[in-house]
Amino acid sequence: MATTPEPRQGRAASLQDVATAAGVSLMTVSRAVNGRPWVNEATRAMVLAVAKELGYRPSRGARAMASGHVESVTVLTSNTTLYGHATTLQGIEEAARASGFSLGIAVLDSPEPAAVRRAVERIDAMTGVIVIAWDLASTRALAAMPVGLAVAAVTSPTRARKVTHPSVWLDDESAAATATRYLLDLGHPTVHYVPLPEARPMRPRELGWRRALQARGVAIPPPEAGGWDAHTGYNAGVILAKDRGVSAVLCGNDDIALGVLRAMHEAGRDVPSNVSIIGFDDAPHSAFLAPALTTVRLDFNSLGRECFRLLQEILVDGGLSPAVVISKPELVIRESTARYQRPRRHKAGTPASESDD
Amino acid sequence: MATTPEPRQGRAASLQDVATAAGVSLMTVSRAVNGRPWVNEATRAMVLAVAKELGYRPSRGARAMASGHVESVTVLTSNTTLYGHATTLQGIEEAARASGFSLGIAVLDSPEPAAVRRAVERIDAMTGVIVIAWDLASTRALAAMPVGLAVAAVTSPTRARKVTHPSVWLDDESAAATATRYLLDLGHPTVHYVPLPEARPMRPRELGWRRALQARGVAIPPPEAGGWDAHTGYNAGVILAKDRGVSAVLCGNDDIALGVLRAMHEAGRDVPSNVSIIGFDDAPHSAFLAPALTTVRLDFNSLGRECFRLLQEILVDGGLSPAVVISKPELVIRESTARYQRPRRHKAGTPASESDD
DNA sequence: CTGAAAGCGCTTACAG
DNA sequence: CTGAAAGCGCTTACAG
Repeated sequence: MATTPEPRQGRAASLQDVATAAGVSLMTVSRAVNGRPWVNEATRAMVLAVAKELGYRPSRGARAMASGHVESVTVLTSNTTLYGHATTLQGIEEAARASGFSLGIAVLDSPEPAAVRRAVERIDAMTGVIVIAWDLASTRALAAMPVGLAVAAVTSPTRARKVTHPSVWLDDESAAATATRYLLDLGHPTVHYVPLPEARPMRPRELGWRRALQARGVAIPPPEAGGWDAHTGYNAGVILAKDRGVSAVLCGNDDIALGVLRAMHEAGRDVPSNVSIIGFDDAPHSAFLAPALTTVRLDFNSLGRECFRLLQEILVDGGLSPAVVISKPELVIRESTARYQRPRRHKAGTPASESDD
Repeated sequence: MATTPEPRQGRAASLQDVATAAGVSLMTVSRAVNGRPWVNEATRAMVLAVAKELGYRPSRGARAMASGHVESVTVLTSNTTLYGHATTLQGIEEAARASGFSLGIAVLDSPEPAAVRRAVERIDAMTGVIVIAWDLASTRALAAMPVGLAVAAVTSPTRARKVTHPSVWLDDESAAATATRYLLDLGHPTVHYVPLPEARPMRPRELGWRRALQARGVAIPPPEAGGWDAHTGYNAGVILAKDRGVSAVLCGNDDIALGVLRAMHEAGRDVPSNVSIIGFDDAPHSAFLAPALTTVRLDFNSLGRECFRLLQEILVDGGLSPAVVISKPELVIRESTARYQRPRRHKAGTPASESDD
């Protein structure tokens, strides 16, 4: 191995390469590029120039290994594109970048125990991890996280569930209750619900809905089959649209609400004069729908940021404080909800008012 | 430092820890955990058991450093949540995972040269990189990538631009032309356009639109101010809605189209009977809008996957083949487009047909 | 202000 | 089938 000043073929210049090219020791280069004190300014400038010329870039892996400090987060999640997931990820990314951390993503493709185990095993030893535990696969992954690894979680609250790791969550249980009560106060006899495919033991939105109905002594309709996307919502909507008794629908998220909206539209059931619909999330498109969607605004970005803070604390204190942060959702009232009106009596001038069931 | 069999506090077990605990050499453990041949099966089983008990997890950084093989991609992008970006990222992630690569994300927060330089400098030395170069910041980042780093790009085609790195792209120029022609064939006198905020030298969608109009000898209206989101589209839509001469609008993406749709709705201009609208992307919600959006379907997931393949080739061949892949978009006709009708003559039975300009 | 030594967790040859 | 040696790129002490 020749230690010529020329950068070696195919491999980036190392600290040593810069050192020999600059005619100083490796240590001086290290201090110079890291902005440490006790380096002659002239030397520093010279070293930096050489480093630049050689295209030197530090190896974060080597640095982490040598120093023992982890400056990297990896996010373990089942999905990266759904609104809530993507926005939480974005919040984590912003906070991580601000702290000089690098960001890794590991996605879980199956809730199957062996698959979850494999995914967990693939996580690097030298990184902090945040798991977005909103479904079965990720909940299992969280439970399978080995001790000794710094981990924080974005989860869902459920009184029954024990908090095993420092966690953040949105209080969607009370948000669902608020939304349900809002619909009830509008005079609707009851509120139907189309759920998310959450992990069995943790369906806070469904719980909030159920409790609000219970508290008012109102009949609780069986939830339709749920999912994450508009398609699921559409399928549920087609069923709900056939039932003239359905006047208000709470949806597990805005995508589901969009599908329900479409199904109602196709069935000639006007929203909001015939049926009121509330979503969950306040996704970017919701305000632009016609009718604009009434929904529960959730601050996923802050959720992600807070979770990163938690992780960072673990990394410095050694994780002694299993703290927990709760963020408050907010009901955004737009055009998809209205006061209850008896079936068969349509408002004059309402478009698309012909029924077809 | 005591080398007791107990895992050290705060630090994950290393190969060495497992070795001493198992009473074998480090090398045997290495071979065992990596599934290499030439290890006694009984020994292997024993070592694996100890490794599991100690919660051993390999350090990818150390492995990469020692072997010289990079098994990590980092994606450099300006955004992670917009549909096209998120889906491309998803494609990269899937391909990377299938190949055993870990995935890192680095986001560019500003097109300002110093900020771009800083972002590029932060990229690890031991990783392949994919840059999603769809805007100014990322285009600059691509240009600033130091030699010696393995990089592939997701870009836009422009005949004028030189391909500096192995790249993949979607042929949105011809797709835009196809969409424009479709509208013209429907009898529309011309087609208006609301662009994306692409980097100046590379606006293939706008180019395709412009050329299709030119080829038919049709007047080219000045494009409205563009952006990435529904808000931008809404603002443009408000202006377009006031002009009775606007009968067809091509939008830079589906979010913009959604905003235009909403603006038309508020202005009482019915889509598609008064104005036809075409989007770009076929985002998940577009099929569920009312009217369902006619749009150009783009396969971002495959785009991401292909780009990863390219990167992988560079990593093995040393990047000798600056290959290029083109994926074909497809026009999906739904409900937001219709045959041209003279203004002031509204179709009977059309809802929301009152004008208000 | 500068540098030689040891070590982070692993792998690639090279010996047994 | 198993192991001792050297080295990947860096940092933390510790000496000059």
